[in-house]
Amino acid sequence: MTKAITNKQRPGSGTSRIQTQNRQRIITAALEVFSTYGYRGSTVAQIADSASMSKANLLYYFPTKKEIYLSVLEETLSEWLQPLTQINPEGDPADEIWAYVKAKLALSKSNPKASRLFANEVLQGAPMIGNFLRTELRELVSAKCIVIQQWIDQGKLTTVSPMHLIFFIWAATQHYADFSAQTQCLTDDTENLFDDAEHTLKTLIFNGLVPQ
Amino acid sequence: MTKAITNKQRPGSGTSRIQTQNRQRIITAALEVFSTYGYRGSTVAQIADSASMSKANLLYYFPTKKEIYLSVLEETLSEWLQPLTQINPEGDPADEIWAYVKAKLALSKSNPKASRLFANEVLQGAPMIGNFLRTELRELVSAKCIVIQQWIDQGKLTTVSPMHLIFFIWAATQHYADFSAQTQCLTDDTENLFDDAEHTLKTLIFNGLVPQ
DNA sequence: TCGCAGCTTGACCAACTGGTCAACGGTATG
DNA sequence: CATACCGTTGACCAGTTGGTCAAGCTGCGA
Repeated sequence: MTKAITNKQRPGSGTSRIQTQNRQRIITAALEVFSTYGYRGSTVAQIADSASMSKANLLYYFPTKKEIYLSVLEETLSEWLQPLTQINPEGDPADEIWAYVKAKLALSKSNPKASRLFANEVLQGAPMIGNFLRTELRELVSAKCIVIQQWIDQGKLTTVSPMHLIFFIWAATQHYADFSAQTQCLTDDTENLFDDAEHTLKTLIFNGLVPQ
Repeated sequence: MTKAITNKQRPGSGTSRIQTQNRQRIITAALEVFSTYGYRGSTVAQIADSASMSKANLLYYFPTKKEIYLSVLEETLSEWLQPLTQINPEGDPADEIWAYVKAKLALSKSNPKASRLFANEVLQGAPMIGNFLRTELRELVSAKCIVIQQWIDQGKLTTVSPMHLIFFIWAATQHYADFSAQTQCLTDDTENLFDDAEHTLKTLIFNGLVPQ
């Protein structure tokens, strides 16, 4: 009678060894499936399969499909946005921007599934993370735009829209993760894909396309 | 007895007024739905609803969901790739590239659903158009890469990988269609979104990011 | 070693999926 | 204005979906 009510239903508060282990297994499997088929195109049976676990057991840890999805998103979001927070207003503008580009490109190479997960979500209208985009992400991006604008005002960067510069960096780097099915089809030298991309991107960003 | 067998089942070969009209209505509705939810995330009932038509009637015109999907893809593909074919080897390199960028950006603005349709398809591994990518698209892109490489060899463009330059243009232009849910959330001035994008892209491509 | 809370699952359910079909409504042609 | 084909649909079907549940199994502290 000491423990009044043991929360039998949701293992949420508990932190047993088996729990944390299985949760991670589910998150990994869910990232695999959701990043490939999007939310609506994925099934919990698929995820359970991919996690080598019965569907019923999976739903013991995450009560609904939506809850799995949100957990994967949350787990992945911070990693994905971290490079942007790293931009240092005190650093050299060109170095900082380039470090950001390289970091994003490295993420696209090391964790393309995370990129595809967001791509699917946003492509379908960001029904789950719309609010996050409108508040937290917007605040972060706005802050970085101010930094970039200051660099422009100091004459250290050419006059561009900071917001659109960020969009271009996102587009150019995530392209290799999101559309890898396409880039793989069109490229011979898939071995050095990311190195070639980095080199071309560097030339474009720092020299432009036309010789002076 | 004159007409031996009237092909009652497939109205494919027929071209009656009602047929062409309804086919177009279905294609339009299907683009709407497929571009939003992807192939697996869409249902024929949704498409029928969007076309203001009973599900049974829709399946009278297109026998399977897959066939609808393929028809929409085919209908949209040619329009989407047309600008690339327009690049003229005899023209001025900078003009030709910039005309291509502008054309792609205009398409992203005028027909973002087409862009999202392909984005969904490729994002999910291009299960339906993989073969097209590996053959026809690859051939087209290879031909244009040769043109760009010649321009580079003539010293009219800086030394970049033509393939990755094309990837960069695709990424930068389609980003505004595919991720509009995001760009809309982050931008204040959505009115001039595409004009600002065009201006920033022009500066980036032709001047680079760092003042000389 | 025992007991029990927590872990696991097969069987099940209602809602939904893509697709079929017989029957009914419209329309162009003679 | 008849009639033969085209167009349209509600009712239906088997398979799949997200989710439930009672019952069995397991790991772990006493």
